[in-house]
Amino acid sequence: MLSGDIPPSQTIYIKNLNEKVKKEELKRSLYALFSQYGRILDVVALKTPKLRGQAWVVFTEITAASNAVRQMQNFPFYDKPMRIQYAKTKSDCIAKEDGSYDKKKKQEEKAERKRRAEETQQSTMPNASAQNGGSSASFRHGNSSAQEAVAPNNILFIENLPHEATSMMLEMLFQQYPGFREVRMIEAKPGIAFVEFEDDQQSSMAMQTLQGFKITPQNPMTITFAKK
DNA sequence: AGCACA
Repeated sequence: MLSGDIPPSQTIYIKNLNEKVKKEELKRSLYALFSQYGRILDVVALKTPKLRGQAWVVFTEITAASNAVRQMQNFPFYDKPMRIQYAKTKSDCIAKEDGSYDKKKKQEEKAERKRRAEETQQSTMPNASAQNGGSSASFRHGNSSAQEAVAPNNILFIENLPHEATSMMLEMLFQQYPGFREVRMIEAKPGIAFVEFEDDQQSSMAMQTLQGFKITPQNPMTITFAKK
C-alpha cells in the first residue's frame, strides 16, 4: 500500500530506522538531517517495543515536510533506508499552537489505546518501568542567518568553531567518514570551514554524526550544507 | 512491520 492515501501534513512519520541508535542521538541526527528542509518544531522518538525504529519530525511548514518526504525517501541513515510518510494525526505541539489541543480527549485516547493493548495482550505485563530519559530535542542553531533550505550537497559548511581550530584538527575529525576529500579554512574568516566529500550522501552522514560536536566546551559546531 | 507526543 502506497503512502499516497495519507494527506500532506507538517509532520512526517519515519520508519525502518536503525533501532540500535540511542534515542537522544537519533533525535539529534534527525534534527540535523531534516533541518535542511525548514524549521523543525519537534522530533519525537520512543523506544517502546511498539514504537522503536520510528520517529516523527514536525515542521513549521507543510512544504518543508513535502520536500523531506520526497527527497529523503530511502536515504540510507545509519545503514538503513528511511521510509518516510506523512503522519496520520496531528502532533501535539501543533495542536497546542492552534488551540485544538484537548487534554481530556487526549486522555480518553490514551485510555482507549491501553484497553486495546490489554485485550490483545491478555498476558502478564511486568513492571512498566518507563525509561525516563525525558527532555525534548535541544539543539543549537547557527547564530547567523535564518535557515534557508539549502539542498543537500557534497560540501559542508561548519560554523561556531573556536578560533584555535585548525584545518588539521578538522581533518582528523572528518576524515574518518567515507568519501572525505578536504577541509578548507579561510584565514580571514575564523570560526568557519568548508569540508568537502565525494557526494551528498557521504557529506550527510558526516553531518549527522558530527552535528554539535564540541572541539571546546563552549563551541558546539553547527553544520549545514554549503550554498553552492 | 510498527502512527506518538515521558
